[in-house]
Amino acid sequence: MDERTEEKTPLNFLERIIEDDLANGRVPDNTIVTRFPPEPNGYLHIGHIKSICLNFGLAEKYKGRCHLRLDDTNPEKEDIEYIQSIMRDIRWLGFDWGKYEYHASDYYQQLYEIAVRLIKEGKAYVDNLTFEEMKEYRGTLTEGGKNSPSRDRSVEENLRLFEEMRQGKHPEGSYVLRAKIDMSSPNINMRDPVLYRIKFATHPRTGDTWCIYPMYDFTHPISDAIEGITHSICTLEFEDHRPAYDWATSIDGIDHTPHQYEFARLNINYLVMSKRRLLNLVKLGIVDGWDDPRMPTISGIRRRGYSPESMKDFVSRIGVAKVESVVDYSLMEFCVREDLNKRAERLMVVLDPLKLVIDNYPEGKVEYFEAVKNPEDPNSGTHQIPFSRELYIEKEDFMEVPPKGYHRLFIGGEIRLKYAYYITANSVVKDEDGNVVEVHCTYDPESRGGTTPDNRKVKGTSHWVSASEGITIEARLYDKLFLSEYPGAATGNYLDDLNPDSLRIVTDAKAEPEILNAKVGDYLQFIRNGYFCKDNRSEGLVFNRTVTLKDSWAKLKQKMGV
RNA sequence: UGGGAUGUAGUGUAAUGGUAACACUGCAGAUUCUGGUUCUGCCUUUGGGGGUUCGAAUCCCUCCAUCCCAGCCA
Repeated sequence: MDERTEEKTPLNFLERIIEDDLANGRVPDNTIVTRFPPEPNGYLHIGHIKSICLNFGLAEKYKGRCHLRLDDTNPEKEDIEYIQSIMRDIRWLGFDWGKYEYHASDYYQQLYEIAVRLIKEGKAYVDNLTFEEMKEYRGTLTEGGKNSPSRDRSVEENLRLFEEMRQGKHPEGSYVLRAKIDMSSPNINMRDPVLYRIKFATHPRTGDTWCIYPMYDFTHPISDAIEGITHSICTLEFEDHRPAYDWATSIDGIDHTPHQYEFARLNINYLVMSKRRLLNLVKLGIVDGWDDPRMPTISGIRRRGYSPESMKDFVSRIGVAKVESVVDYSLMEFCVREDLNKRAERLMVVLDPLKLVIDNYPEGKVEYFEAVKNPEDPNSGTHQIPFSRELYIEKEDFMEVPPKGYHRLFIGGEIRLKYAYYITANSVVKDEDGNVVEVHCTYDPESRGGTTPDNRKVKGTSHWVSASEGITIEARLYDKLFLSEYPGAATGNYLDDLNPDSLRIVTDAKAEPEILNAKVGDYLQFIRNGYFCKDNRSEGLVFNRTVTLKDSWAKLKQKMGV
């Protein structure tokens, strides 16, 4: 019995590296420091959640810290609105960077001084090749490049030109500062990478102080070094940049050496996750904005009703590795359903109302039934639901000619109205087109509360809303934005795979009065219809469908071809 | 002979020389005042070929496949 049942949760490769570094005294102060470095050129999306959870999660787990660093080195694309949304989204996930808030632009002066030093040491030079010439001199993937004529420019002239660049004496594109590394390197990133370019753009933070801006390969590693980052985690496409990263952190005078590790970014089928494509959806007006509930942005899924806990659970389930992978959308839905099932208050809401009249129930009478807020949570409490002679049920819950396996209401059939009574349908009223607009039924007073003395069973239980007491609400029924597993795979244009029915708006859904207590941020389940939340941008009673319930009847119907 | 990486069920992730497993999906059934939840069961896996070893997903060789890189983007 002395065998300890020590559950070892398997470590991912990054945790192994960290534990190994820690065990071998390779970490200053034994404190790991990570950073989340978004570029404020768009809204954060689900893919970023993986990175956020990784960086903040690792810091939490190993009692280190995680910096938030806005990687703002390209003023042309970046905006203060994005910075604010990024902060809001990280906080929503429950992470806190405390006082460790940085901006790459904080380092512009230091970066500039390092650049000057490199020039003085003959390790950087000002180049005046045009874009085209630059490309030509760079060589190709299979052939090395050749040295720019500017490579031999004197230190004095380099210094003078760089200073003139800084002073704004040269137009954009006329000069750049390049590192003198190796034009014949098989790694293109090492063929004298550009360190600085001229941009006469107003920076969201530094304004017009600068007209030269440092490039990623120069800024990022040095920012990491300045902040004392120990483990700099990024996505796979930066693997090729690691030599450039190591080059920059080895510059004389930089006394801290962070290391870069790469992991596979998160891909999910049926979703597009690139900022370019998301921006496009916003610009073209295909969606309502960055926080449209169909967007895979953090703001979007928050507005859709996803909980941060469910997303963190999702991220922990998909793991971390170096293999390019595509996660099933269904796993995300599973995670949100699992979480919301435990916490959502149940409400009866009829999305597609059909009038139901109980002929033997007294006119004008209203009685109340007690409903549990959440059967999965014994402490959730109850609320009252008004019942009356005229009710609404879902159109789907009644059929004149029921198919095989139909458990719901039909003429002569008996079902339970949840919490209330058993009813039997007797007749229907139709409009001129032959559509059923009203169902007449009788109820069994003995079945009050949903069970009968003779203990007879019914196959179906329907939710319902009192016609006189019910509240009219708007429900926005969201579905996938794209129909294809890999949007654009077939035609090359992801817009070809847009789902025309990604949003169905119902303006006359009927809800029990309890709906009036719903607040933005509450997690709700409309019984048998799915999880919903109050829209955080609308004034009135507007509810967004987060996700449907699993629906095995729909699946069965489809299989039977009904 | 450009460079860099990666190959485990349909999907994702474990197993780090000792019986290939967990979750999701899918399928079947039980329970149920949500056709939800819960529970039970089933399906399917080490890219190919060699080698080392008593024993290989794991070590070696080789082949194959896939992804990333030629922005003054990040």
